[in-house]
Amino acid sequence: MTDTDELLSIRAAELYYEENKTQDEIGTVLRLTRWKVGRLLAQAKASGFIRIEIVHPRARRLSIERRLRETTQLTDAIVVSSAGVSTDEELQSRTAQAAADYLTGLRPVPRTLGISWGRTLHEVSLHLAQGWASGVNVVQINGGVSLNRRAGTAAATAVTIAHKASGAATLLPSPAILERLDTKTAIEADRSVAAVLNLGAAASAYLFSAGQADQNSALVDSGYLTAEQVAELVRKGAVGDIVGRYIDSNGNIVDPELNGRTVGIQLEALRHAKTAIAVITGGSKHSIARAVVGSGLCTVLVTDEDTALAILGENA
Amino acid sequence: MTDTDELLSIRAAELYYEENKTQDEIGTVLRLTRWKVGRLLAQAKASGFIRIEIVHPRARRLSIERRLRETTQLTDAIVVSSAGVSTDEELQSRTAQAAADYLTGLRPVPRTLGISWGRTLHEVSLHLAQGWASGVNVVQINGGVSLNRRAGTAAATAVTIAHKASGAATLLPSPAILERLDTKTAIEADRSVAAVLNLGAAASAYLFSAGQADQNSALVDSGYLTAEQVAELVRKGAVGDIVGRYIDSNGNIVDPELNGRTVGIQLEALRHAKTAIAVITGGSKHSIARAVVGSGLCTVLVTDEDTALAILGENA
DNA sequence: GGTCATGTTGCTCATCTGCGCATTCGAGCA
DNA sequence: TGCTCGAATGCGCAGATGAGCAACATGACC
Repeated sequence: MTDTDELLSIRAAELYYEENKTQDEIGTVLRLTRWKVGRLLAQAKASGFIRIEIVHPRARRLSIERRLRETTQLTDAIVVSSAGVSTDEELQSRTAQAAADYLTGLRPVPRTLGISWGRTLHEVSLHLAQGWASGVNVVQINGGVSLNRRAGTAAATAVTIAHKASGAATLLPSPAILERLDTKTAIEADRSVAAVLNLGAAASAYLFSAGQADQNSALVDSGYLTAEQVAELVRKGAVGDIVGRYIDSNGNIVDPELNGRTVGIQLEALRHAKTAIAVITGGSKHSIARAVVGSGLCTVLVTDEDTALAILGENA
Repeated sequence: MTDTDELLSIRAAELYYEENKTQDEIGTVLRLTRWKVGRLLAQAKASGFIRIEIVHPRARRLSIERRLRETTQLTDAIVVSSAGVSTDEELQSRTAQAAADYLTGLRPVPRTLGISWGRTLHEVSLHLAQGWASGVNVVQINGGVSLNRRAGTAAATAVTIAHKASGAATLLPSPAILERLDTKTAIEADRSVAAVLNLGAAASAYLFSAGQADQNSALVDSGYLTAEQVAELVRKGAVGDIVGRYIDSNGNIVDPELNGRTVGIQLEALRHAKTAIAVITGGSKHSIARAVVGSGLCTVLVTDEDTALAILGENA
């Protein structure tokens, strides 16, 4: 009996959704009353047989966003749909676009925006429209002078975001990580660096990404750390880094000594910020995303569907 | 302008389909009139941004079936959905189920059903319900005594279908292909074989599958042909076989000599039959499916979504 | 500036659809 | 057999929706 009904509900759904016939017409074809048809369709939906996807680069998953807001301390969450996405690049592009959109719509418009650097942030900067805001000053919040070609990218990211908002960019003239603690202390004490750090610590909003803890990390790529050092960090529980600082799944600093040699604002500044927007996407960043959200390092998360589900614990 | 509208239509679609809000509510949220929202949703659908799939083993693609009926000579077409299918086995099972369903609902109920043999047909026999009809006699229409363990399967298929319909099965006691023409002529002349062939030629309906022309063909597997012989047939234009007879993309016999040594009803019998149901599924059978449908070898086709689209020429 | 063609907007109305309630059906049981 | 109760069914109604239409804006061209 239930078996027959299930089959009927599929037939009804085909006629309703594919052939868009009216419930009454379907009733005539299947020799049922239109009320029965309505109930069969409701049943089909309830059983999850009907899958509706919005296939578009700008599509979002509102239901997942809502669940994220409800089950975490996030004040806002943006989850881009991964429907119809085949490559990782495409997903990154979608997420960056969403971050740019969010930033554009952000109210109040931040006077000073603190940003990190990396591939993700760079892509966000490219997706921002010219004139996305007016008079937003951008300040780097972690060491941005890298040891290779990425240097240009880091600076370009800040400059682009500022330029498109008719604002000024303030770069942090320091390496991300120094080899010796006293060098780091010295550079931090330097007026030009200290001023930027103070500006960063007082920013009205933050926009940053996260790096996964493996040999593909941007910090390894930039030459600040070796693959072995990262492996050692993983052994100590690291899941990834935020503004250059490696944290474990609870959001705690993994290696205080290394952290001491890292130049940039403290994680506490992010934790207490009114607006801290994290942009994290990709399968390799599920753990770090979970850590960031779980330990309150951001107030807003922009991410993709799969990462969001991982944070909600809905796919192992 | 159109760009903004497109984005709005996506936002509207999210609220409508994911959050199932009413168009009026969406209007309030997005500051639009409800008519505008309705138009945006219509636009989103028309642009193909909204994808509705029915995820169920018994789901069919009615729109594709209709197009098949319209653009070919088929009197009926059954196309199973491949939504949510991960393995080829699953697709074969779905198609076999659909064929069993179609056979069960076939009117008038055939008094005599001519069948071929093979993996597909066997699976159809398993999916038929006990008592799917009453008093249907089954007759094999091509050589069924194979050279190895498949023999049992071929016979079992016929017997199962007949048994479940309280009918009798008539087996064709002959190899599919003989090595010498005169042996074939002799065996065909034998009363026991001739009687079965006559019965088959007079069947009120046919149910058969098709084999692709490669080394995985059932005829190779059964030992009737070698991989080399099949390769040679392909060189001559063969795309697959129907009841043991290899045809090219126009539905013509590829090798008359080989065809002369093949035991079973002629293709003409299928072409002139009132009801000839072909069950063809899987990526490797797109060409043979196209040939069968294109050359009028069946009146009814049971297949999967991808094969159907290939026949319609909608995916290269 | 005037005129026309085109596309957009707001609206009415007929239709479609989901919800709540009364009725009926049918299995289980005395 | 007759009874009881829960589930399935049929239905009225109000809210939601799509089609068609008139008014209006827009912009091209004379």
